[in-house]
Amino acid sequence: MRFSAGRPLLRRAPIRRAFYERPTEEVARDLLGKILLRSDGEGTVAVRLTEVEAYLGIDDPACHTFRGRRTARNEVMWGCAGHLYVYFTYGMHFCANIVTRGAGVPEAVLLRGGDVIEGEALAVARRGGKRRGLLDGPAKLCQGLALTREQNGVDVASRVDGIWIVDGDPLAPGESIETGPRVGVDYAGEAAGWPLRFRLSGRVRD
DNA sequence: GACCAGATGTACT
DNA sequence: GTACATCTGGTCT
Repeated sequence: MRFSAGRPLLRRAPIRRAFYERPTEEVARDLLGKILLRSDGEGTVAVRLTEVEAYLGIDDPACHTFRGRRTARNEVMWGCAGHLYVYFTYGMHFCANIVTRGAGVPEAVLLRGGDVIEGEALAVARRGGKRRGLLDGPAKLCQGLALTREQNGVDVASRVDGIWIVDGDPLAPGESIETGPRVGVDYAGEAAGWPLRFRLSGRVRD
């Protein structure tokens, strides 16, 4: 396994909350290569994050909290950093975000994709046996990690709820961070083109 | 690669 | 009540 060097994943401490309290674009970029762990009765799945998008709160037309919109659904985004914002969309999919900044500043980073580095069999089973493009989309990521409305609001800066993020290993040789426009937000006009999507490119499996 | 249907929660009139 | 969504999977080219 390529990323097994260093301290065993389950022994690594969760990344502290201060990491998430920084500017959202920095958090998004720095989340690439980090490892999201989900541990429950079924087992443990570890995912190395390879694609994320930043959503910049009340001034971002693509963001659920644009113009200060505050509803039961997006309430978690208004809370403190380091919590998971999981929402349901298109009538059949879940997407997961990590809340950034601080209470009252509703910004977040959408988790768009990652590579499974542990617990692949479980992730594949949750994806209905489909191994191809295993977690290469936000809804697939949620499905592989069994993230649903029930995980909305979970604190990823702590292991108590079984979902947390730890440091990954350094970028592999040939890997680089690619920036581009966000996906699926054409309705947001000019903001759809803002370079807020970050992706690890040059991976072996690309 | 492009195109499109699918299913229903959520926001807003 | 109505419009549309931070998408996926299947089909066709």
